[in-house]
Amino acid sequence: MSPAASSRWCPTPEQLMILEEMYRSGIRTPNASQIQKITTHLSFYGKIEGKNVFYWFQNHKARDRQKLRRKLSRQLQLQHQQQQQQQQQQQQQLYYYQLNQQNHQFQGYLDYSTGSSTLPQFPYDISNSYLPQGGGGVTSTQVMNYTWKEDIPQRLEMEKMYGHDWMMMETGPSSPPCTRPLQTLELFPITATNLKEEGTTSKQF
Amino acid sequence: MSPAASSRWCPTPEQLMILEEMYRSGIRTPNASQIQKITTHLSFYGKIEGKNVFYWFQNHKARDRQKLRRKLSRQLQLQHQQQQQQQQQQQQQLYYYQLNQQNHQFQGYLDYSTGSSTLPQFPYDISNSYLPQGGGGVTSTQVMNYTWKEDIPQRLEMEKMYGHDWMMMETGPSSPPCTRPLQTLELFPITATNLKEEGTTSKQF
DNA sequence: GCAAATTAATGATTTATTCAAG
DNA sequence: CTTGAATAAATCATTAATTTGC
Repeated sequence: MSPAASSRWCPTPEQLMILEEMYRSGIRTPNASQIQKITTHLSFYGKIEGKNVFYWFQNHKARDRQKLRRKLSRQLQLQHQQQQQQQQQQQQQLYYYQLNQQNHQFQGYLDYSTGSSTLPQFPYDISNSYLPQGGGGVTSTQVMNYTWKEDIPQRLEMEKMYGHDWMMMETGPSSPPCTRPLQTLELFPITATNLKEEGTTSKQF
Repeated sequence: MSPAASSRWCPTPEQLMILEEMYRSGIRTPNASQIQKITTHLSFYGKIEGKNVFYWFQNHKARDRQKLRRKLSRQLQLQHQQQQQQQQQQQQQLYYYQLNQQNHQFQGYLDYSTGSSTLPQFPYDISNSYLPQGGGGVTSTQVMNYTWKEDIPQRLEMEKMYGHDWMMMETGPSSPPCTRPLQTLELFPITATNLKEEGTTSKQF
């Protein structure tokens, strides 16, 4: 019995370490050239092929995202529940806001925004059929909707909507508001620098 | 133009992810209280205001519906067409089409493999490194087909999947299938219990 | 202790989306 | 509108951990 060639690649500890270090350093989807280099390098520690490297990054990235998503999900679930409770307690208050908004439109809600009240008034039209200064009571239902009805929705629909692919990027620790870094880090001189978890899209389940 | 304050909010990846996660978890029209909390939370990842959150949910919900509608529409139309065509004896054509479609995936590999079979997915791009923030002329396809002569990866059978030309780096080393060489490991006392992912800090080949 | 049985991880494939050219 | 490239998500399949009864 020869070693009964295993049907799949089995990374050695060294290989694994290096791959993880690379991942940590920001590499997510290495291109062919990168894969080649990585493979060459890793082959020193044991048998390995390019596809192994490719798959490894694919899987690792995916499962990383998965993990993150689950975490967020749990977090949200908690938050949701808490909010539900709070809302039940705040029902009266919300009702007040609703009334208030009928007259002052979004004011009540606006004031809530991050405290950055510096903003002048922005054109708030709820559901685009609603003029800011109109103030007509016509929209009572909409305001109401917005205010307190229709919360705690169930997860019934199939929603998907990709953001954009800010996923091939390796975000630095503090991603500036509107940039997509997209930097391809160097390969071998791994200058280990931590980086933030990559953002990802969320998709249907 | 330093910060050049963008005239409109531009969500960071993290923000987007969280928002989508919330949406996915069922939130559709958050009320004022919810918006406030969300905004506060998201402001950790970048500048954001309540109205951004509000609009985001509005837009997202709308576009979601839109998309769903379109998809349903298409599907229904297709079904309709298929039914009609079936009834109209144009069966052959359709059948052919469908077969073709299916074969496309299988045969595709074969045919393309006139020296280069396309495996399900591999990055064929061989771009050295991307123009980091090139902005302008976007990577006009630096795809350079990676050619690996290879056979159809038949499930179950083809275990070996020989050299994808990721590199023909057979690397020669005749390392046993799944044993871990473990040669001269400097820092870590890797015992039988192979250390798994996480651990492993400070490495330097 | 130690295997069979069970479960968790993870390598490898396949399927579905998304985006951008044509 | 269609199509192809790229790749994320879902899934399959095998290996490693672990549990369990002896």
